[in-house]
Amino acid sequence: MEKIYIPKHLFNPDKIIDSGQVFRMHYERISADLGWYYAYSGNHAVSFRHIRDDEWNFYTEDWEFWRDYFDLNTAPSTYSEYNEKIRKSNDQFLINALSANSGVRILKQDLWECLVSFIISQQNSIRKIIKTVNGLCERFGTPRVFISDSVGTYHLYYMFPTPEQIANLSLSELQGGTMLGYRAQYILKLSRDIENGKFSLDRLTELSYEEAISELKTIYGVGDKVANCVALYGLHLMESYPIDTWMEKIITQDYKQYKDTQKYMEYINSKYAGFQGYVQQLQFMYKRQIL
DNA sequence: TCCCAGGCTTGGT
DNA sequence: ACCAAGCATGGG
Repeated sequence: MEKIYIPKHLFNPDKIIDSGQVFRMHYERISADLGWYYAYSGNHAVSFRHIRDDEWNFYTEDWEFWRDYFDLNTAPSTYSEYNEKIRKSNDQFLINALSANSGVRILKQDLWECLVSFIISQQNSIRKIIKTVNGLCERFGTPRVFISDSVGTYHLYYMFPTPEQIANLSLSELQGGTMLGYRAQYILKLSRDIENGKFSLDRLTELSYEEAISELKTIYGVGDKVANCVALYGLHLMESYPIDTWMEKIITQDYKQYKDTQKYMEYINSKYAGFQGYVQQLQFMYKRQIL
């Protein structure tokens, strides 16, 4: 068991679950004030719960992974500084977005799972993305157990299918009953390219933001939006700023003064340099909340 | 029945 | 360089 101490305004799992950046994390409520959080990423699993005030208990075999996953190696003061800059920004939409969503953090997910998940996310709804990603794990991933509490309970989960496990399927096997639709061919080709060495996931982790985006966009089925999501949630390149349909609505409805996307991005990149991804995350969540 | 969903590829100007 | 059509599939 691992104990950490961090206030809810700097770490709020409920907000993270609602953030749209993750599709295999959920809360299991037991009673009014008792419940467990579960999260899975790649072949890793964790359960954790809020004890009191700032205290949290985590159960996992891979604490190193999960501490990094929840961005807990980043000093708490870092998010405090982001929030302070936002509150002093004169950007009322963003300030409102922050007060509605304090405690959300930018995760560092398993890169392979993140890449496949956001290929699935295109032209799709978050509810269906969650069903599809979890369905892929149950159908093609390897089952495993981990000890999920202090009395040694074994908890079953499915690891995310590896590139090898997917590469060995036919297109119809991968497409059948998975709700992947036309995205199945993207995922199959990528799995096979990784298996035969034509594409390297490891190399991605050594690249700058610009290099990572252009490398990701060489993947069949990955464009600017998915590349930015993977750069942000898989590579933790905080200058990433994914623009999807919600962000387009924000730009035209809530930031009209910037006329076009390019002028708007100049504003974002200059005012929030180094944490654009966090700003985007808050805006994205808030726009969906006020609908 | 029509429209949309954390878009991308393709083929036309 | 820009633009529209087509794309699988489930849900409103």
